Amino acid sequence: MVNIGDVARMAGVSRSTASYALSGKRPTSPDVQARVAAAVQELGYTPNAGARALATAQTRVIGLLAQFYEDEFAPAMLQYILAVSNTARELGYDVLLVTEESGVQALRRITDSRMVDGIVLLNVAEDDQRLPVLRDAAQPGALVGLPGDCTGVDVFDLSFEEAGRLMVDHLADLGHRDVLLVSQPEHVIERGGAYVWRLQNAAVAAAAERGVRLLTTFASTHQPEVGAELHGLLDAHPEVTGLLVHNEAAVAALPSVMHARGMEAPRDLSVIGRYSDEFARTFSLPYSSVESAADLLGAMAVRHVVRRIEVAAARDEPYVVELVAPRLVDRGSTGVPPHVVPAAGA
Amino acid sequence: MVNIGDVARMAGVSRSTASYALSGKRPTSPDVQARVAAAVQELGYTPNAGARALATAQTRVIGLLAQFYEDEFAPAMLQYILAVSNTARELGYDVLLVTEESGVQALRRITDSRMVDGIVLLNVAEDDQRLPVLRDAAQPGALVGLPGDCTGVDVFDLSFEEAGRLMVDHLADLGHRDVLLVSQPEHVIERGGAYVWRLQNAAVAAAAERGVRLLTTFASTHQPEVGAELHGLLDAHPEVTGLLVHNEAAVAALPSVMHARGMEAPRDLSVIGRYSDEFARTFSLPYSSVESAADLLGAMAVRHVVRRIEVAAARDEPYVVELVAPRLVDRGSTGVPPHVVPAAGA
DNA sequence: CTGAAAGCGCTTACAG
DNA sequence: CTGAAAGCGCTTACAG
Repeated sequence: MVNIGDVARMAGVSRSTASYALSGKRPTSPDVQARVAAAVQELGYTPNAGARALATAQTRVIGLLAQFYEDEFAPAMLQYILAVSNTARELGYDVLLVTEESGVQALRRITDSRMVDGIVLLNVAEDDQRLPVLRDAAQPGALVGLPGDCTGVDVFDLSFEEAGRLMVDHLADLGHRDVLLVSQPEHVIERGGAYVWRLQNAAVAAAAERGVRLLTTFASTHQPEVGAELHGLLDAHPEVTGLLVHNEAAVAALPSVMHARGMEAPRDLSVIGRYSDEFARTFSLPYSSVESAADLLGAMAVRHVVRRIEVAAARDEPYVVELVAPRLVDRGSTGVPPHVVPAAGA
Repeated sequence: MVNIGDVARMAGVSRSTASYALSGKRPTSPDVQARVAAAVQELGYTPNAGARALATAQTRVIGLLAQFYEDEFAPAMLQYILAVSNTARELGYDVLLVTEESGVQALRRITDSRMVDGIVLLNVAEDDQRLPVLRDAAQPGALVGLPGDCTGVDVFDLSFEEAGRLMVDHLADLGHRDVLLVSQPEHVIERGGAYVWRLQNAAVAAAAERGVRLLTTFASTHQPEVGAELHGLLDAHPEVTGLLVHNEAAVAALPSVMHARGMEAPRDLSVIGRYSDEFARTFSLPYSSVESAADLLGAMAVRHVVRRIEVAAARDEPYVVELVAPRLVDRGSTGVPPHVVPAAGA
């Protein structure tokens, strides 16, 4: 393959001059610049990434660790991945995607071997095992997702607390007094998926303040289980006039379930989901929802990592924890509650 | 950072011996092996990937080019990405993910700079602009998707021809004589999405053979358009007793549409989709379908690329084009047609 | 403004 | 079985 020596020879300059002419890190005469450019063009020269990485200790690659759990909603993850990839490219970085189950070993491997200049972690758990590794790494890291300990990394996440409040307040304002919150499977919580309980706890607190009876429960993330569960819940709680769904699969199943029961939103039930606008458009979801903000969060994480990589002064700036305020996208699926049914218990 | 010189010093051997002890490419005494291993452990040594790549001309990274079009179904792409990523890791490779719109420049960049040892292209178009670049590249490449010209690359795809036949035959066997095929948006075809017309043409041919009247049409990939279009189609063609859907968004919208019309599958309409089992499970889709085989295709592509990378003799083996036979997953959404309605025309 | 040389951290013939 | 040395292709002080 053609290397910088070939370019230098053809341009009639030294290798260092060719290098400087290309990088612009040292002034070069217009004549030299033209000859080097011509040689590059003629020979089809592209710098060898490995050699450059070795010489500069920079790879211009960002490591992206995404974990896919059987019981979580994979397509949602895709939006974060795309946001990270696209933002990285805008900033001149490529993305090394790691989807291994045990992100721990993979993370150590790509940081220790210096394959990447920085790291973005997706789907971060409360007590994420990857965090100690990331803190030890020489490269800066940013998370999408809020762990228990944010030391040594930049953290970005939706404010699930505000999301929980927002959903309850919205229904309370409309006059609902019996509301059901359907969350991700309990197993997600056990694994440390803090966003589930963060939203739920905030919703519970808001409900208490607003005098709303809030039932909380979990649902599966696959059919046919989730459809059956929704039927069971609506059977068991006829008094419920408002439904909050923090579970994409449940949201996807809900239209069928409601149709089967002859129910319409908001006539018979006010519904608010928590999912992305993209998801709603693709999957025909007619419910108002709190937007995931995947694009924004992914972009923020990358920008902060790149800043710490490139701006020497930024290396030692204090780490940030930014919780993005949720936005409710109104699709008209909420309204005043229907005629009140006598509460079945509670 | 600790390098192999540090390891060698601590183990009391030369750098070459340390290297050989680690790689096993030359016999080393058990004593040396133990001392080197201990030093590696003690110092936490990991080889520098850039240096190794420079020395060996191998990066152990595979480039994965995925294109996301506004009018295609992004979650389907995720399954291919995961299949490629997981298979690559099994074989000891990392994945550089490129999601740029113009894959052409990106492909040239990562191949010319030797960032990758091989390439997998997803979502390949009939006249894919990335193919000339890939053929020129020094690295081997595999495609998921069938282009017009398969020269110089290994090609893997679902046999959309057999899929089209299979769908029509299945309904014809049940006695259906009026069938509607809803495909991806026409724009996908214009862009060179050959799978659309490959399935459609085969379906048309099979229908002619079987004496089935097959209407073919396109639908959008987003709401609310696609729902309205389905209603319009079912309004316009009451004679249709079988529906074939080669469009994930349409499939996702169909349960609502059918419920709204008081229709049930297979009672009023026999339905076969073309999507993955994973998609069906996640999105509550009750229709029999021809499986996408994303896992299989992604894995095949990676295995073939890696083989050409690693097995010198494989470099010059003839290129392959493998079309995987489709598999119909029966979810009970097809049956004998209901009482025949007089055909409205055609 | 330009060149000769060292160095990044590996691997691998070449010698013994 | 082991070591000294060259080389992979860059970048960047050091000299002029």
